[in-house]
Amino acid sequence: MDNIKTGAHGAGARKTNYHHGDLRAALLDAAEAELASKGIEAFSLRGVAKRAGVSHAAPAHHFNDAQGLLTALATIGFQRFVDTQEKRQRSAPREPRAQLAASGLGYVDFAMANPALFRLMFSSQKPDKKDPVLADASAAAFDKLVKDIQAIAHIDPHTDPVAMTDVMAAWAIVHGLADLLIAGRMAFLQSMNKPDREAVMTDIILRNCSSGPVG
Amino acid sequence: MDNIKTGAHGAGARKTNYHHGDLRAALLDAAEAELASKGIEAFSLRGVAKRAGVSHAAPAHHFNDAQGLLTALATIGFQRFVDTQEKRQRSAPREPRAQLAASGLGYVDFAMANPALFRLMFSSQKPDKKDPVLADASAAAFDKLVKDIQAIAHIDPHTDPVAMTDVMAAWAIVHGLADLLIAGRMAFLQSMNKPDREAVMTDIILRNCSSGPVG
DNA sequence: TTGCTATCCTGACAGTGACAAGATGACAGG
DNA sequence: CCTGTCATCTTGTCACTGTCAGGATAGCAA
Repeated sequence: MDNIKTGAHGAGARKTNYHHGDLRAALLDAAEAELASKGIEAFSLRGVAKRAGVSHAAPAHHFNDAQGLLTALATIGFQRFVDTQEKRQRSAPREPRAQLAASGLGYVDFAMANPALFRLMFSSQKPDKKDPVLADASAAAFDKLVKDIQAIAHIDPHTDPVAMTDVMAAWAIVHGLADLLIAGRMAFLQSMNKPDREAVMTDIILRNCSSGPVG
Repeated sequence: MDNIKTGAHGAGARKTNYHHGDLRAALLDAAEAELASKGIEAFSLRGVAKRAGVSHAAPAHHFNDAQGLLTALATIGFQRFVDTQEKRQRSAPREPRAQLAASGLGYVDFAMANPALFRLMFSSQKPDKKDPVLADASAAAFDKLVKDIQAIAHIDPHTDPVAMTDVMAAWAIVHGLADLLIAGRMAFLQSMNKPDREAVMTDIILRNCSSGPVG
């Protein structure tokens, strides 16, 4: 394991059908494509194998079963999830509240760009949440939110219930927005253009911070 | 259709295997039980038929296919969903903000009591959202939220963007809380006893109303 | 009694995930 | 160069799924 050659698989690496070269990474890519096109409820392990141009039983040698594959995919999802938020934050004012808003907009960005993957990460029972690698990745995403709030409240939410309540509120807001948007249930927001929508969402996110030096 | 004898099916109504008497309602009950025990991702139409003590092809005569059954079940879910919220509101102070909070707590109550059904209603692609009966039921649930906000803002959110923003915020908050709670991702809230948890959630819900006569 | 029809069953089909067993090729030791 | 070893991948099979076709049953009206 851990032989993920960082996406450099594919053309040039294999000559025959056997010993693909980097089938594990290819399967993860194929699984993501399968997830994006079929949705999580019509996801098929055999479809993934077909996408990777490999027999239906090949994935079992790299991931034990479908749960193993989806657990690995969810792990990658959480890493990219945090990346999307941080990328948003880098192009935002270096001010705690603006940073929190940017993180929240990144949260929604990720969900809208990868709705099925988002559902796999947050709403599905298929990934093994007790898998240590996945648990670490999702915990890292949560820790990031905690730190964003801490930067505003100047108190560690882990020790201050009021600050932790802010964390819960901020999380619930952005998660609710994301989940309802990808469900197509927020016509009011979806009918707006992106800048307006983000302005409204920023407003909604920031009204939730009860503590800290409110401007 | 429409021959739902309001749950009075079962013992006493049938004598042979044929002409169950109220198989449609029995199948809906069985489907809900199947959903609650297996979860939405392991839901099986044949399992529903087995629960109802009927052949695997019997459901097709009352609901065309699995989507038909799940659409009907989601419709019932939305009706009970609104009922749960209104029940909460009846035992709450007759004051707009308290009523909104009660509605939100009912929202979360329903999700925690029927997690798989909640997911079917909000996160699943299986029900046919274009089905007019289901669309009406889910629209009624949304209208209820709109009216709860209208009672606070004294403005119709349909004509006032600021009030509609309050609707989006309130919805996102309670939906995010509900979804994250049934996903088991809010350890902070789940570790609390029910009164404390509801106090925190009430606080979170009510800090979102920007408009109206704030006390 | 004779149809008629809604209701329910049996049987079959392709598709699914998981498992067993065989085929292939890379690679190390002689 | 040859041989054995082993991870990798394939083929074949199983039980299970949803859907469809066709047959069986019973209520009911004429």
